Amino acid sequence: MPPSRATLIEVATLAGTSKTSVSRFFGPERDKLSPALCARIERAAHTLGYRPNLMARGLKGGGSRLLGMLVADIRNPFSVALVHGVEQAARAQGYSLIVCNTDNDPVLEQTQLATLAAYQVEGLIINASGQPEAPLQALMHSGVPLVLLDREVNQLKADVIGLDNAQAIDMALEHLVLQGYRSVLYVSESPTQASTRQARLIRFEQQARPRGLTSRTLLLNSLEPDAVLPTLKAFAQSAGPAAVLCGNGNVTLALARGFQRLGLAMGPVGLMGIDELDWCALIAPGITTLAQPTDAIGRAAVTCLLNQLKSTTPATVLHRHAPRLCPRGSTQLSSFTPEESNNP
Amino acid sequence: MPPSRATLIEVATLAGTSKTSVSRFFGPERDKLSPALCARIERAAHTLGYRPNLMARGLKGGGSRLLGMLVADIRNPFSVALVHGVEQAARAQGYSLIVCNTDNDPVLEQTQLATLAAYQVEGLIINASGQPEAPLQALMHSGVPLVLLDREVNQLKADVIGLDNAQAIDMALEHLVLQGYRSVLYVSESPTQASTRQARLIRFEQQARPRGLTSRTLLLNSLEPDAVLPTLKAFAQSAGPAAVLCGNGNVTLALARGFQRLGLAMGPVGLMGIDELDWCALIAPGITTLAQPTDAIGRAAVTCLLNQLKSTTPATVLHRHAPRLCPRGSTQLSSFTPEESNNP
DNA sequence: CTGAAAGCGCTTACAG
DNA sequence: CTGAAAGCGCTTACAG
Repeated sequence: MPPSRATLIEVATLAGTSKTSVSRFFGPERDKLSPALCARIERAAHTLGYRPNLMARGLKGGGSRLLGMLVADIRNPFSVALVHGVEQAARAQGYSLIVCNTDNDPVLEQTQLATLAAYQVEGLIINASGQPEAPLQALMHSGVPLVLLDREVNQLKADVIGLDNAQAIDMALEHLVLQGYRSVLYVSESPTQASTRQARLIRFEQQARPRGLTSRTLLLNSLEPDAVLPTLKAFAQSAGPAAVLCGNGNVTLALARGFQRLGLAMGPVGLMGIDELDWCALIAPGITTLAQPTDAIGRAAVTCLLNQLKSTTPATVLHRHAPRLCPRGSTQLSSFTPEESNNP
Repeated sequence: MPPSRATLIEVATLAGTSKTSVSRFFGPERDKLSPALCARIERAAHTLGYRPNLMARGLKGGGSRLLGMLVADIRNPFSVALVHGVEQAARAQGYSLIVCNTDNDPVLEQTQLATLAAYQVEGLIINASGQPEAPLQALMHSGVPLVLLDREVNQLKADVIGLDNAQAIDMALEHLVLQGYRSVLYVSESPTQASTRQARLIRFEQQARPRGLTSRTLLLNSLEPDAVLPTLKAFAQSAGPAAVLCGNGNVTLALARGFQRLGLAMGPVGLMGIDELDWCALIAPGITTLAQPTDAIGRAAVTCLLNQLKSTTPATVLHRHAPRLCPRGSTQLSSFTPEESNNP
């Protein structure tokens, strides 16, 4: 009993009908078939183990039922969480997902984009690693629906779905002020290529002072612990209660290492990060984070894309999602330590 | 300038030649074309921004150039690392990868398998979540090359690529003995569905006693910290230097939480895990692990698959890979703590 | 409700 | 070295 290799014709023959009817049976026009015919086709298809060849269907107007997703760094838990959300939402709508990783390499990104296009994906969800304006512009121009995930691309007039970065920074600052910190060091990876990093950095620089905070900024070219040590050391000795705010999960990891290297106690020197990770609740006394609603963001991206595809009664899609504060011991000045503060 | 939408015919027309020649230009028979013709086609294709439609090629004998990968749990860093290795290797060979996640759900697994088949993948790399014998048997029977990754499937006579589980357990036990531990608690998720878990568990039960260790075993149905607390508490009070060995990364996380809840010091009570994670070096005094060579495993899987596809001079492929020991403070009985013991 | 026919974009014998 | 033709497995007007 061959599984997927039976063909439309074989089913038609066995069922004593035409290709057309069998095709209809597996498409949206099944209701135009008489119950009797349906039953015959059903049986024939079943005994043959027939499954439509989606590549053939895609070729002839039926649509490939494929969505493409480009991910900047698949080994980043945040990206994986997005992939997971997108994949679930896509499947729920009858689409499959082909995911291409670019390892943050703009050259590879171009290649992967071309590959995705070559497979005739019906839509694209792009978490850009560089600024692939030209290829994306070309794709849009050729009619491929497209949404940007988490990161914008210069000049590209497309929907962007992701965290509300301004709100995230505001929430972080507010939390730190409330906890009694008076000076904040913001640490970010190099913001050159990633719009998200820029947005957070800029907002930080705008908002820190108005809230009465002394602010400093550290831009990292490397995530090696050594890269943060000098600045962190100096900062920890600065006057007044001081806290470090990390621009994303990678940075939080680098700084947790830094704290450890220097033997700094978290809390007395505050530590807070954007992105929630497995181990943030684990490292004593728990690292305070801003969790991103990755599933919601992924779902929104798919909805947004499908809106473009169907172009009927576009559902409203939330573009800027609010983070969720997970307060823990690392932003408590007092030495009181909860036994294990998980999420609130 | 439409990017991918130009067709073979348009290129042929512009170049003043036939479809056949253009097709040859983009296939393996390019050398059968005169330099002059090549040049013309090259130019035409370039100005049109032509890229072959891979779905059409796949339809007609050319091969889809697609590999399918089924992953049991895409949010598990270990699985992601495998995906990463597989994707790289596939790309290096000119294949693209379509990844389907099953979230450890055997029902979803069947669906995803069907989807993969429907897209005419040329080969399948399966990290099974259940025991999808029947569908896999059918696929193999219908000629789709297939390799199993990390986990076996009952009765299925296919190549399995993954960790050398016996060696891993042996290495762990040897390390623990050397460090002076005398009794070991092995903790595993429920081994019912996953061959890997079974293999490790069985090996542990065989090898612990011969090495002079008192052994105990704990099977987890839940990864909630509460699930481990009673056993862990009792075990920690047992006579003689005692260590916990975790069957995979999830379990290591659960136990690290358990240690924290109970206020147990790592080292005096040993903790060791299979699978290396970001934070293992971070949690003081560092958790000793056995790192899996995920890239090598991924590459091996692709090589193995492609061997089947090409069936020419099959390269030798390593099926059982050795882990790498990352010794840290969590398996040091003496209270001496290195400042941050990363990998050796 | 059902089917014959044309065609999607490509590849591959088969001739020249 | 080059091309005309048939066909991959499907869908979709167009007729009946």
